[in-house]
Amino acid sequence: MSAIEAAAAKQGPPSQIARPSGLAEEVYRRIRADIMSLRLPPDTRVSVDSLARELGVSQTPIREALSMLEANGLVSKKHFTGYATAPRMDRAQLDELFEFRLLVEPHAARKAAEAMAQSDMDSLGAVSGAHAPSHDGFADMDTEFHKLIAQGGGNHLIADSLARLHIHVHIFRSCFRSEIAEEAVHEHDAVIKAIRSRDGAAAEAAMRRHIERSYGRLRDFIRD
Amino acid sequence: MSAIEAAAAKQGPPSQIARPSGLAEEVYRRIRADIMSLRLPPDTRVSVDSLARELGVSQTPIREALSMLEANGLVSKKHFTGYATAPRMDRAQLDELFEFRLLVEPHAARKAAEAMAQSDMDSLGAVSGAHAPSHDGFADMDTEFHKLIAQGGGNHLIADSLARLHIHVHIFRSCFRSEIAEEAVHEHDAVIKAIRSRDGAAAEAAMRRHIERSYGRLRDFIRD
DNA sequence: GGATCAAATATCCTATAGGATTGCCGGACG
DNA sequence: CGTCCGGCAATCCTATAGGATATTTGATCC
Repeated sequence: MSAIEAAAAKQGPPSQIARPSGLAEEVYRRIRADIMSLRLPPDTRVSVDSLARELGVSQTPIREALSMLEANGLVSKKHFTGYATAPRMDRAQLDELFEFRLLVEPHAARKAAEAMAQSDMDSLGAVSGAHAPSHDGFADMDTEFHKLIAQGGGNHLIADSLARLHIHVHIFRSCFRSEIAEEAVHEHDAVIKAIRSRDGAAAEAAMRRHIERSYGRLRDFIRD
Repeated sequence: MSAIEAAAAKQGPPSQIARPSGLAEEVYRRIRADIMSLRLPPDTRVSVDSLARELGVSQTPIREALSMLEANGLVSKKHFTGYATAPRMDRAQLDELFEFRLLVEPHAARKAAEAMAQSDMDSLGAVSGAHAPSHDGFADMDTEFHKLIAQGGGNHLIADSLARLHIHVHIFRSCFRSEIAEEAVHEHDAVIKAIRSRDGAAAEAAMRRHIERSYGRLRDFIRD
């Protein structure tokens, strides 16, 4: 028995340890994480050579990862000039993003209240805690909260769309080192409570109010 | 004839890529068109080598194009096995797709009725004509119809999401060589009429009914 | 001092060769 | 007859070299 098999057998389902999903995927996640942590700030040029040297891999997986990031709107490519991280959202983009969220996410919350699996329901209770000391801690909790609800609706398209947009919200919020909003935690709890009691209408309303409030908090940072 | 065209002609058939302005983008559109025209049917393996030889370009732009297609859900990659076009939608995916459209597209129609530019309004009248003899002609008209309305709402995120999903609808419909639905043209006209008279509520209702009917027509082809 | 043009640099884009890994096919063995 | 095992083919992944282009820099001229 190889070491990998032993580790997999020890951890149970081997779907997480044995991940031969390809090097490009790994590079993709790494660069995406660097963008989300502002290690690569918005509107910053990223060169294929530098990344290849820094990550110790060839140029090919770097190119594939950057192409996927481009398709997801996190970087842009200019011919014969190179890649650059997407510029920070302006007012118009923020408006569009929240119009979309306000349209989709309350619906997802309603469906989650009606059809969410019990296991996800338990996980949802785990992110309800008020223990979110650091900024990154709150951000991760917020990401998990919205991801669970989006997935709870059972529609992969909705979940993927919201996850893709949430990355941009995360970057925007990190740019301004936004204070941890105590209100947001309470709004989250209201949504969770409605979902746990299987009240679709209440969940939809609570989620709508949460997004509207969140929009108001973020909009203050921009004056374009 | 330019030097580039001469070199291309010397190397093989004229179906090659000759424009040196973003080769990966060009390859991306070519492969996407091949998928939409069923020249590459669903669940078909596509190899980097074959495409490189067929299009007369190197492997690198092929890889970039396939990575973008993978990010858009049109192909999938298995490690050390190769790329393959996405399998045909099953019942569950069709349900999810139309749930999403039903959620987003009527809203887009309402906003289009309220805010669409006059130039796009004129273009919208152009696709209203009953002259859609061929199957491809109707498909193009349908694509243009939904694209104009999605863009008319003024929200790029909504427009992009709907465009991405519409590709899958197009593939699904092409798979079954669906007859041209006379009803669809009438439903389109109803939406257009509501938008031209700037009646947001009527446009939203007409679009909702159109999508529901369209869903019913497509659902008949699947019995999983 | 400001503007213009040309050379230099950095980067991307392409092409080709070679190593590594997976899935498949045919034959041997129980 | 079923199962296991080893070679074969296909494919991906990496590395390197060379051509093409945009950006920058510096010198020159007005």
